[in-house]
Amino acid sequence: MPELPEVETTRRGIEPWARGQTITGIEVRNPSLRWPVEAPDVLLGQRIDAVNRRGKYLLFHSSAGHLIVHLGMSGSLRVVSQDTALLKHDHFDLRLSVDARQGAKDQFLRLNDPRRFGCVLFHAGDNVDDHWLLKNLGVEPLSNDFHGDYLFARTRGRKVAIKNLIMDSKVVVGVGNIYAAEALFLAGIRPAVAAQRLTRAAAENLADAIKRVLSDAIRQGGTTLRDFVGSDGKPGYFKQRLNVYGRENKPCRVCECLLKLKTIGQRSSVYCPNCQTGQGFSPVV
DNA sequence: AAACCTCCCTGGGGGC
DNA sequence: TGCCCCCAGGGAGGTT
Repeated sequence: MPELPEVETTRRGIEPWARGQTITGIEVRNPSLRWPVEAPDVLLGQRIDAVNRRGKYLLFHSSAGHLIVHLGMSGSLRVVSQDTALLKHDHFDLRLSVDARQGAKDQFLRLNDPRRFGCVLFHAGDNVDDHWLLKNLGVEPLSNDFHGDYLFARTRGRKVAIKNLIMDSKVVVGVGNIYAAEALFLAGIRPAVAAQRLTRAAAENLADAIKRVLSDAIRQGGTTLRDFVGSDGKPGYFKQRLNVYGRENKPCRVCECLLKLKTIGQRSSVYCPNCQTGQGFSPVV
């Protein structure tokens, strides 16, 4: 389930290798992802200048345009060689070469996505942020634009559950179901509480918790970077120590009372009824 | 505008 | 053991 930390870990694994390489081939084995795959021939011969991330979108920049890749919920990218056997659900390849280097073998950036919720789209304009998928996105959670004051302001007048609000990509990008639940636990806030009921202090705690849980996960992801390049296995997504997600009816790691499960906005949400009082006091974990 | 619902897809797990 | 059903997930797009 790639959330922002997994996408960033993927980016860091691929970027140093892909930057400066030339696209020498495009293979679309299954064009029916979330939207029909867009990978026009104008990309052939183009050099990849950089690999960036916006929310959960990976952006491959070239002077001819930008390739926008989303991993959906089951997607992964890996770097393989010519003779690497195809796996089921290997839908898309970008063939890359360090052309001039003697004896260099072409390699492939290969997208695997069993559930096909991901996408590969192309943006021809100069500024990829103008793309319809990106232009309305909210702030990056790990940037200086995201802080308690910003979150507090965005919660004013909003009756929606705070968990839904922090998962709203128009407010802040990259916070999925797992990290939303974990951040609310760290901040001591009940997931179903109306966003507008948060105090400024609670919003401060929550913004800090979101930054903490995401950056901790990225830090752990760093240990598996080697798995993204030169491996024919799946990227080894790190195992986060989860406090609440998937732990309903198990004892809270802080107070040992049983964690509760509640469906909020069609998403399962686990919380500790004792630690998460809605007041925003942080349990020490 | 905000809130709420539906849909896309497949693999994995639980129940029988 | 095998089958069926249900669930998980991001996020666009529709409806209220």
